[in-house]
Amino acid sequence: MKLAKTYEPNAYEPNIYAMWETSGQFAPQGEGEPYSIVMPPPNANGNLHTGHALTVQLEDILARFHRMKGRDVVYIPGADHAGFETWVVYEKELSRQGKNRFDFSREQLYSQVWNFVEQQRGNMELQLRALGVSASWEHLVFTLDEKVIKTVYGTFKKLWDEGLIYRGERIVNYSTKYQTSYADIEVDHKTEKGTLWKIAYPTLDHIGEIIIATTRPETLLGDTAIAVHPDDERYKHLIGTRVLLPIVEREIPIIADEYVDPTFGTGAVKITPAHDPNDFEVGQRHDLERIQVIDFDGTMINVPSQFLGLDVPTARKRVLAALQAGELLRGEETIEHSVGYDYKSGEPIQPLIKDQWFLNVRPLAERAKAAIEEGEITFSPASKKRALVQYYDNLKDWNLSRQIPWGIPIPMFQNVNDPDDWVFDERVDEKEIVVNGTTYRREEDTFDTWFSSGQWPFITTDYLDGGDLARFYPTSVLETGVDILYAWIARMVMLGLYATDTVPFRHVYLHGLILDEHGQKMSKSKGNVINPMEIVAEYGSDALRMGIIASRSAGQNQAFSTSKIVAGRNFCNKLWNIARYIQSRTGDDYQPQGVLRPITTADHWIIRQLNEAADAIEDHLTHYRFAEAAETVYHTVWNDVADWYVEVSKKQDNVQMLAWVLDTTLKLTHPFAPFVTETIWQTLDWHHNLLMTKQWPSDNPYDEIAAAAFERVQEFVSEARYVLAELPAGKKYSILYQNDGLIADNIDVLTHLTRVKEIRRVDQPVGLRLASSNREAWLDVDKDTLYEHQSNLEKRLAETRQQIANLNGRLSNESYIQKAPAHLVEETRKEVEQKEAYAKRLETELSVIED
RNA sequence: GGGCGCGUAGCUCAGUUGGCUAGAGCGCGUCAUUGACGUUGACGAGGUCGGGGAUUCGAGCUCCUCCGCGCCCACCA
Repeated sequence: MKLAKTYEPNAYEPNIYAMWETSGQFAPQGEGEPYSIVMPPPNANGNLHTGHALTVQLEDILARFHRMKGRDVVYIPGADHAGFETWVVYEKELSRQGKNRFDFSREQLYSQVWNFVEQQRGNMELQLRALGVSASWEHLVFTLDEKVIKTVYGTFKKLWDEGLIYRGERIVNYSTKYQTSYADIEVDHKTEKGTLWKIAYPTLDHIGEIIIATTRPETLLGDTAIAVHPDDERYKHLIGTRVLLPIVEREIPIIADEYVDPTFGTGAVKITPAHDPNDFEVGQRHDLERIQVIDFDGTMINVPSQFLGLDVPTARKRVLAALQAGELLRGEETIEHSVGYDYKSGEPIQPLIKDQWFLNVRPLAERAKAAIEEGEITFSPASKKRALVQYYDNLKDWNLSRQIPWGIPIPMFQNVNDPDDWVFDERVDEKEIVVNGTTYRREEDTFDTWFSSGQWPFITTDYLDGGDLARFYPTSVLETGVDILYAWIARMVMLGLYATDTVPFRHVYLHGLILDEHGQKMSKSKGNVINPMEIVAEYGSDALRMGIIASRSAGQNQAFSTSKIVAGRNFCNKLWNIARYIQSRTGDDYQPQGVLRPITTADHWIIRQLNEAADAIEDHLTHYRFAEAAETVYHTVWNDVADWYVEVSKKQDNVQMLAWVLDTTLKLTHPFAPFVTETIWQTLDWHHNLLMTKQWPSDNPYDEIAAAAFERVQEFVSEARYVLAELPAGKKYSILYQNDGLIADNIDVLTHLTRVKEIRRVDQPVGLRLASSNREAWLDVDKDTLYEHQSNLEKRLAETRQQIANLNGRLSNESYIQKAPAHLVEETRKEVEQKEAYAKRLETELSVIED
């Protein structure tokens, strides 16, 4: 006996992984049709969460399966510098040291963060190994690798040369806490209750006042106009006149603009071009001055001295107080409105004006949309195709600039004498460069990380350079969380098509969020985060894999379930013990023999079951039905192999078949439980190589008549067990049979499976007939037990008669006969015949008892 | 304002193009057990598939409507 009684995953997993990795088999082998998956790169200095675990385990199932199907597989791992996220962590570190970003140059900060990341790098990669991913480590790409930057610059230059990049002063989403701008998609809009204040502005050319409504009174200090709708009768006469801006006492005009909704608030809007996107546009149309009153650090500037330097909430209070004092407040109401927050920190976002680099997305979005509509990429769940198309329809220009040092520098330089003169240059390590005698100064901003990760598939495969992995582009499938459909998938499709003229992947599989056990979103603040490494430590990597994909469907948020992990662990143990048993039968010196030789009906049956399972699993995986594939594995192994075949084998020896069944079972299970299957495989004397390199099982010949005969054995066993369970407990019964070949041929097996005392031939019917499976068999019960059982028989007879009536009802329906497919009608007829025969047997049996 | 999803067994959820008696894991009940496994085995109970209507020979699945949840997108001051 080579295997311990229970499977202890921790004792084997690290060694098995090392064996795989050193074998070189994770790398593509150069034979077969390419199959490729690029891993969404986890944060290089972070820890994996359950979402990562799900991602890589789904991907690894595909990678391992397709490798076994003979494809040339590459699964490319990655590590993300996670620009903003890492920066936030590092800035906290700086403030702990009593410093901030302004104490250092960009170069200094960059190298400091690099060291900071370097210290903790590798954690994540170890964790990926613990999850068993068969990734080609030699091809790992870090998002700040030279080749990444080179490709990103190439794409940027192409965009710049083709006029799709522009620099513009726009209202951007700005985090005053982190002092960087964001893309629209990084702003988390929350609908909340707020106060709408009504404020009177005294009119200068008429006696009176005009009342505006605002939720942000502090921005009043930067107002440069009041706007009304041109057709609004209430205000028509005031258009073109002036009002006095309260507190500041500046004269501003009343203008007319279609943008104003006369039904909202008072129908008059204060215009602050520097702090509201709509006002900005109004300001452009009317050539209004832009006065910035909130600085990039979130404090007030360009305002009367009593407000100078205040933060926004304080300024708001003071402004309201000043208005109150001036008796200019005309009431307030509570309204629901949308407020923007930083998606990461939850801090409020300020709309501020900033010069930024923008990508004109329209041409890219149109092309991506067309490709998706034409089905060049398929989606699981399919509904996301439409969602993505709609997203492209509404997409606005993309702000690529970030004011954080931890990222890829934007390779642009500005003429020191002409602010509008910019040149592209990759010498980003130099603060100033000279081009044609003119000095240019470096842009200090870095790229939005999605701009570089949006190019990930063709970067990692070296497609543009025609590198070794270029044949793997476009990749076969991209698996990630549904939450980054827009941020990442949408960008990859746009940039992939733009840079390579082909879609970056053929299929997108999106999983939903993993919620905690109670269906709540996991978050650090709630303290309900599940650490996948703890699950691996407690239950094993395979258990996590089986448990986490069970009953999980594409795109749906679903709760984490420990009971499913436990089920996964128990499954591994079951497999382990199947192996233990079979090894005890094969002995140590078993040698595999050439052609498979099924002898018993069970042999033929199990070949058929495993053939069918292999086909079903393949079909499920081809359609990305992971949970169903895993369920097929689970039940084939547990029910067919363990509960039936192994049990029968205890009475019908066929060592060659047992060894083959074990081999095949391990192969079918391997993508879903790689560690335990490989561990077992390595203990089998008749194998001298890795399970992960074996071919997926192909169909083996078997005899259908024999397989069907075994099914009749199963039916009989089931009935015997069912009836025996109803009989008084604690008593051993015997099965008696009369002239029944199936029973006569399987006496040992049947005795074992039904756990009866014995099975004996009789001449006369006696006792309780096992009528359901249509065998000439009886249980030797005494008269009292027999009468007790009578009511059960009657109940079953009544049920059967009801079923027959239902079926006959269907058959007597003319429309059913005419319209339903012929085979269904035929099946219904057959079913009626069977039920009637069964009812007849029950009746006979009852009449015997009554006699 | 626009869009998407969910509601199926006590719990967590599957259910592919409409077609045998609607499934799984866990939980629950009864029983069993020495040629692997108690992380076991056998048997069972438990569902008017959120309500109502429509289409169809046939609906958990299609359509309409209502109820209850959740999510995404969007610059309403």
